Amino acid sequence: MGTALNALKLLDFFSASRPEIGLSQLARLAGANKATVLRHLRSLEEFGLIEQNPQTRYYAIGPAAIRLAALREAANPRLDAARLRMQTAMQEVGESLHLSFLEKDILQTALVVETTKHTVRVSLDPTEVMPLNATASGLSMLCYGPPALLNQVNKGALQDFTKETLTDPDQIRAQIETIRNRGWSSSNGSYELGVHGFAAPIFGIDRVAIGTVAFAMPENRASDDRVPVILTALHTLAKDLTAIFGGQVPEAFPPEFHP
Amino acid sequence: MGTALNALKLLDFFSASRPEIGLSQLARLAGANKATVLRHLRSLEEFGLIEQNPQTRYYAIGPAAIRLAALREAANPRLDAARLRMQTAMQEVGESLHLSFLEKDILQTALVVETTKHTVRVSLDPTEVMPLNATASGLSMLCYGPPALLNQVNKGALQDFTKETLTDPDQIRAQIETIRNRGWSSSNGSYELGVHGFAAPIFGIDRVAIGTVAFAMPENRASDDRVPVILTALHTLAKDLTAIFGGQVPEAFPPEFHP
DNA sequence: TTAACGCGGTTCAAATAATGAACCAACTTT
DNA sequence: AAAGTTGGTTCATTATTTGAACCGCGTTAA
Repeated sequence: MGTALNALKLLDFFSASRPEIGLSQLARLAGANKATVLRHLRSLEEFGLIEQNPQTRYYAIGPAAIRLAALREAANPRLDAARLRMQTAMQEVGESLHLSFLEKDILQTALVVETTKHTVRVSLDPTEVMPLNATASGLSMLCYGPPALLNQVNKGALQDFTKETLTDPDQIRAQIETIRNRGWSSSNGSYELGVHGFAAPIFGIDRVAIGTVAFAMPENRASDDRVPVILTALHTLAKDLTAIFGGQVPEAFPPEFHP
Repeated sequence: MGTALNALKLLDFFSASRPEIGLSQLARLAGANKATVLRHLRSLEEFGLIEQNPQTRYYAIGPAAIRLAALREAANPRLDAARLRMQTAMQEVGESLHLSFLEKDILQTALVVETTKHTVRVSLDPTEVMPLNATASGLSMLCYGPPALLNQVNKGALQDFTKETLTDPDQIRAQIETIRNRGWSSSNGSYELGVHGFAAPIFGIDRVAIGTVAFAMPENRASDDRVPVILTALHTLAKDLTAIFGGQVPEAFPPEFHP
């Protein structure tokens, strides 16, 4: 129910790895009739959210996406402020970091600031979705975000990325408990081997996490002597970003991060 | 005809100057029933293209816009290449420049590169739409873009911005003829007083302009001795951008720009 | 204090628009 | 040349969208 929504959902089949889709293929992916898909594509195309390559006749995301994104940013320059704050944090710590927000029930990367201090760096696709069970950000969100997120864990539909990935619901719940005491979360190779992450929540007005901010680095640079520096930077960063996005840190949240 | 399209069209009522809209106001703007508008907004909200401020209950463009824009950029990094090319042009000439594309029948700014060489600079809103009759870019597009654009001129629905703005269809058509001989267009205070612009077309595969690139500067820096530098930079820039966007320059296009 | 008005949001019969099986024509592959 | 693609079209059937009236709430005016 909701023709407009069904049309929009077609856009979700496009991804960085599948940027162009043909009519029949899209109909197959969406499990819908070709005629229906075609009409939806035409509507989206008329608005500019879809464009068709006249040579290949394949469809792709259109220019209106850029226009709308610019509009949102113009209306709401919080992301710019966040970028600036994250850049100073990057200067302090010397590692890449990324900011993610909860959209519906997925954690979507919104901003990536790459380190300029090291040539070996973690390079993140800004299009990427953070799996809740396999990243420091995801665990942080499970701990401080809407409780309903835990249903995904309980249902056990957790994807496996590396041999380190947490997929056992009990293990994850245990992990969440330690995070609740510490305030910060970490992951070591659970999404990508050799990558170490440290994350903290960003809270909304209702003191529920709306997003996360995380440092990501090659594991050899996550040595014990670096961790305190990372954690203190992460703590003030999380507080500042919470403020930028108009949120409030819960009373119970640790006033400092300790290893 | 096209529920999805009608829903999407609601997004067009949002702008940099009107970033938030209430339900009743939007219904009024769209000339539609409140119930209809509400259901459309709900669909857009579920997809994430709209979000509602829970305090004020106003609606605004949602986070999915960012996601889709990132997707398009990931699939199609031509804009990045264009940005780089424009940055070198900015270094050469020392003035701000902007890139616009024709979307349907409006000329939409896609990229702005501001000069780092002067503290007095023309600062352009990247959300802005270039009026066809009042900017160098617009005139260039009228000259080299789809002939159907001239209908807007002939209909005479041309907005007036300053005392220099061209609104007489005959004057505009004359101006277009001189542009066709020179290849480049200019404007002096016709959109904003004191701002001088120089524009050239970017062509598509069918040798029809799909966009424009333009330098914009305070009029005192558009002195006669600077114009040749600007024009030669503009010419190679237009050629290069045409190549980046996969287009072809028409045979008849001037091989050089002269004052 | 009351009345009028605006707001966001809901309801349900009536009207309209979406749907999908079958079909084309043009290409590729077998 | 036959079988399977592809993108796209058609039209009777179907199901969704539509909008006038309505609700409850908060603000403003009398």
